[in-house]
This record gives sequence, C-alpha cells and structure tokens, in this order.
Amino acid sequence: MTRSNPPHIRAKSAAAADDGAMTIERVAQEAGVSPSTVSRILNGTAVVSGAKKQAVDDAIAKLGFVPNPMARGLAGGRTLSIGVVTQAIDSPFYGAALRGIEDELDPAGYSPLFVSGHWNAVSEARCIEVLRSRRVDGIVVLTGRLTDEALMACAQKMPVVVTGRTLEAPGLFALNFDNFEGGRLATRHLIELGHQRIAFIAGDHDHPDANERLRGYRAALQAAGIPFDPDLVVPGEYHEVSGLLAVDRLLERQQRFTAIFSANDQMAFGAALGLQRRSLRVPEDVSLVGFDDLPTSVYAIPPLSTVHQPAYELGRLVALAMLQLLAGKTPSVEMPAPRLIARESSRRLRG
Amino acid sequence: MTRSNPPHIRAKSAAAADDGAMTIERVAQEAGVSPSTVSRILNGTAVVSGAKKQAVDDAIAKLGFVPNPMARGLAGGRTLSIGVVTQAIDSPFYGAALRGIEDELDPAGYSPLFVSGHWNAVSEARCIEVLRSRRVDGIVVLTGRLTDEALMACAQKMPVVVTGRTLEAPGLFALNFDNFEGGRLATRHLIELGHQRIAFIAGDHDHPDANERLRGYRAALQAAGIPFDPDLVVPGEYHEVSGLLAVDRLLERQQRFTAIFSANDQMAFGAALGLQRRSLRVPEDVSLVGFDDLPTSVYAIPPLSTVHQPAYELGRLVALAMLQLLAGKTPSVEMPAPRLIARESSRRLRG
DNA sequence: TCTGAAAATGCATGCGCTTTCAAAGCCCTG
DNA sequence: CAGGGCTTTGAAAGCGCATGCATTTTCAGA
Repeated sequence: MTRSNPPHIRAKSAAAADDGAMTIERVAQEAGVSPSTVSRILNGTAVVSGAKKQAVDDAIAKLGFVPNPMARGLAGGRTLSIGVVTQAIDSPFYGAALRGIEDELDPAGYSPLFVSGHWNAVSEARCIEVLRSRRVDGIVVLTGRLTDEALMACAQKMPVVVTGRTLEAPGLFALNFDNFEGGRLATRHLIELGHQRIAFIAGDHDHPDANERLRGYRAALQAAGIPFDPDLVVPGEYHEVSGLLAVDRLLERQQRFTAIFSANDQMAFGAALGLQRRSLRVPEDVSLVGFDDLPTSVYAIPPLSTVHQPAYELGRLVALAMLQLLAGKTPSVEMPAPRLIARESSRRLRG
Repeated sequence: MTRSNPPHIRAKSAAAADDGAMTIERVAQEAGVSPSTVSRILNGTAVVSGAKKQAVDDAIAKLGFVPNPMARGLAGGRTLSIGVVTQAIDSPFYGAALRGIEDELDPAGYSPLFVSGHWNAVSEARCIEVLRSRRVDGIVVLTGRLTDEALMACAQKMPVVVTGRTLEAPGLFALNFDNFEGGRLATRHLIELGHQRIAFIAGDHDHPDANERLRGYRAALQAAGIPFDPDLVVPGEYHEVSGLLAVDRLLERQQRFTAIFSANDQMAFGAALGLQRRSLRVPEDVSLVGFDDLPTSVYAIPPLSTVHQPAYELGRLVALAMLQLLAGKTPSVEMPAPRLIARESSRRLRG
C-alpha cells in the first residue's frame, strides 16, 4: 500500500553528503588539526605528534568516521580493491579459495572483486578488461586459460598473481601447487595397496594442472616398474559428467583395471556413480582416488581418498602475495606440499 | 634474480594519470564538445543533439575511453556497486546464486561486492558495516540471521533486497522461496510412494526456511491422515555432519522409519553416509529426499531426489529486484514455484 | 640566548566526474 | 520581425581525500 518512494532517491545536489557520512574535514575540525594531518594519520604517511594523533583518533571514534573509498581512490590513484578472476565462482574448490582471499585481504583494507572466467580464454580476457576498467589495484588469476604472454602483458600495468602455472616475470608472481607430486602420491598410494592396473581420468589437455597430474601418475608407475598403458588413460573435463563418461569408455574398451585415479574429485564422483551403474562396487571391486579434497569428499559414498589441496589456504597465500607485491616487496609465500588423504574409496587389492 | 621493483610503484604525483587512462576531458576535446556533454551522453542525463552524440561516441570508441568509477562515485554519490551478504561463499548453493547476481548486475554496470556472514548475526552485522563503509549503493542479503528490525533499519539508508523471509517495508524488498510448498511436495512424494514413517531432518530452528519446510512436512502428513510423530524429527544445521548425526540419533532412538526427508541436500548426503555405515541401503531400505537440488545431487550415490531450488535464477531475480529498487521502481519479480525432482534415492515402499 | 637543521603541520591543488546555473540557440506566435 | 518560452550546451563548482610544497615548531648545539 505504502507505495512510497524508496527513501534513497539521491538528494538534488551532487553527491549530497546525505546521511551521517563524516568527512575528514569534520574530523579535523573536531580534533583541532588540519585535514592533511588526519589523512596522514589515517595512512601512516608521516610522523605525527602523539598528542594530535590521540586527538584525531578520539575524534574519529567519536564521529564514527570511515574514509570514503571513492575519494581515496580518486585522490590516491588506488582503489583498494583487487580483482580476482576465478573460473567458476560456484565451484566448491574455488569457493573455498575465494573465502581465503577475502579473509586475507580484509584486514589489509582491500576488497576482492570476483569475476568468473568460465574456463575460457576469451571470457577471461574480458574479465581482465572489466577489472581494469574498475581500476583494481591488482589482479589475481586462479588457474586461468590465458597465455603466459597475456598475463605478462597485464603484469606490466599492474601486479598480477597467478596460480596453476610456473612463470617468472616482473610484477608477476606465480604460485603453483605441486600437481606432479600430488599425482605421484595418489598413484603410489594405489600401487602400495597392490594395484597394478590403474586407470587415470585426465583433465583437460591444455590445462597445466592436469598434465602435471598425469606426469605424476606416470612417474609413480615407472618408479614401481609398472608399464604405462595409454589405454588406461581417458580424457575428462574436470566435472562430474566427465567421470561418468570416462568409466563408460573404460568399460567399453574392455579394459581390465582394479583402481582409478581421477584428476579431480568432481570427476571421481562421476566415476563412482558410473561404476555403481555397472554394478561395480567402490572399493571392493575398484579402488578410487581423487584430487582436491573438496569439502564434500568426506561425505561421498564411500568417503573419497584424495590428494588434499588446501583451497582456502591457497586463497590466503595468493592474497598475501598480492599484498606483498602491492607493497613493492617480492612475495615470499610458498605452497604447502601435497598430502594424500586415505579414506574409504581405496583399499588393498585382495589376494 | 631479476629482483626488480614491480613497475607499479605509484608515480610521485598524486594519482598520476599514469597509463593510457583516458579522461572525459580528452574525449570532449576529441569530439569538440564540453566535458559536461560527454557526461550527459554517458549517463543519458539529458537530450543531446544527434550530431554531437555521434561525435562523442566516435571519440569514445577511438580513444577507448572507460569512465573512472572512482571519480564517478565521488562526484555522483554512487559507487555502482552493490553489496551481497552471503552466508558462505563456498557453499554450492550460494555459489550458484552469486553467479546469477553477477550475471544480472554486470550488464547494468553494477558490480557485486561479496562478503560472507558465516551464518551468524553478529558477523552479518559487521558485514553490513563493511559494505556501508564501502558506500555500496544497495545491499542484498541472502537468507541472513539478522532480525527484521535490523534489516528495516538498514533499508532506511539504502535499498535492501533480502531472500528467505517475507517482509514488507519501504526501500526493502523480500523475495521468498515457497519453502512450505517445497516441504509439502517432498513429503507428499514419499507418501505417494507408500511411506508412512517418514523422518525429518530439520534445519536450524531460528532459520525461517527451515521452519517453513517443517511446516510443509507436517501439512503433507496431515493431508494424508498420517499422525505427526515428534520423535521422527531430528534437528540439524544444514551441513553434512548434521545429517550423519541425525541418522545416528534416529537409529539410537530405535525409531522405525522407511524414509527420510532432509531439509537440505547437504544433510541428505550426510544422512546417506550415515545409513550406509549402518548397512542400510538407499533406497532399498530407506528412501531419501533432500531439498535444494545442488549441482552435485545428480551425481550423489544414489542420485538424490530433491526439491529443486533455482539458485542461479534466484540470484538473477534478486539482482533484478535491486536494480529496480535502485531505479526507484517497485520490484516486480517473483520466485518460480518449487518443483520436485524424483531421482533414485526414493522408491516405492515394497509390499 | 641564539641559530640552523630537522620534524611537524597546514595550505592549496587536483584526481575525473556529475550537476547546477546561466548563457546561447531554437522555434513559434502575435 | 520581435519577443517569449523551451531546449541544448558550456562554465564552474564541488565530491572527499592525498600530497607536494611552504610554513611553523622543535630542539640540539654553539
């Protein structure tokens, strides 16, 4: 009924300092100093006498002053926001990473700006454009499809942190998880359980992560003296359907195998379903190991053995690296080593 | 080795118009008009002669001009960003909703700013503070724990769109999914399959969604003339563990039941695992129905019957409502009706 | 007590844009 | 053809803050 206008219709004058929005000037007035001094205290840009600092702090507290990020951005040439290009904001893995980024950035006063690249170089490039148009202070790319060159070009204009590849360039920092080692661990785990015929559901080919995991798989086989059989490797695309289809293909090929190593958990879930559809039980008939350790993997049926990838921590580290880059320092962060989490989807090959 | 300084160290002068960043002034110059005119064209604030408009459009294209959001915000008193309070950015359900928001907001030139409330009223309130300090133009709250009063207070300062509750207030728009109907559908589905002893894993008590679903459950029972048995209702907290524990509790209570309706999918997954641990098969021994229809539910073992909740679309609708609110209109969006998706976790009660 | 250098502080300017206000065109009517 | 109203356009004033530069204050040393 009360079809009243929303009370937010802008006041007439430009940027009416409508609500109780304080300005640095009022704070200065209250504290009996100049706005410059307040600004300097706010940013720690210069030394200020203890007394004035106290007065200003009090005034800020009293007035509940919060600096206007727009004005700050305009005047200081920074936005205090950093762009995050993620592949799918609704993927469980990236979600956790984003939270990590958020948590790390927040105390530093920076805000993340998330955009989804949808696993697609073109779309990713567009994302970066959007972010640049938003004048973000830096860009984080979570495992993109962009070429190294594109990233390096971007890094010439602003700090860039990228995961999922190894790359060295000025203004750019790459943080890579040891996917090779992860793949090796997973495969070795299965070998130690007595498996010899181990199928591998691969990830997309132009995905460095995926290739590394495959390399790890092969390395583990080789180390155990098990010959590599290309017929046991089926391609996938990192989502559940792929896993399902991969199992179908494997079975159609009449391949004999007692275990599957899937390049990520999501495909492992699909594979598990595929196996069940064919009346193959996990782990009684086929052992299954994934990669990522998604939050849901613990509750899969059966709980999935997998390589733990610390998504949340990854997010924090990436954000930290960005902050360091922004501060003009050389990032000093390092990824934790891969770790195998053995749960119930893998078991010793019966005699 | 090349421990060079990143090339992004700010130039000395304040906000050095470093990179090729165009300004509205240069565009004006190029087009032979005044900056005001360019601004007006950019914002459609006033009528401009066709010729000049053309000239300006050309100049913009030629120079690759992109307005600086900071300056825009400062001058116009808007930020073109809208805050989104979500409970867990890494939840599969919210992830999809966020993508919907992103997709809807983007074409309108708005950017979402996501913050996580962690299912906690205090933290949520802090989130809103953060958003306000960022001067967002509006706030979207996805199913929060905040009191109606707090939201209404917030709505006095800026447009607010909230999901998961029904509420009417100026400057505020509530978009509610029909959880009652959803609960009813799920329960009726089980009843139609011949089940009579249907357990219910509830959500948190001070969660309106959860209560509505419970109401729906009871309504369906009543409609079928099945007496409500409080012992068949166990509390949960919307995550997997709850489901697991709920099953334990149910079994410890020696309750007889042939089906479970879980107030969300995540708990259903936990329940499935719990049942398996007790050697109860789904659906042979116990039918299971969830709520939400997460992307992963299709690939659960067995694929989960559930009430479809259009998370992505919800996101779009919410964003649309916000845009309408921002435009001073009364939002005219409506949630689609709940829909039951029958998959393999529920089956007819045998003889 | 005075001097000069260093430290602390203030002033004024400008970041890029929006918006008000007034001036300049425009069309139409008398 | 002049005058009035309406529309298009430009000039200028900020929006809130950071910062270079000038000024004041402080304090050690003479």
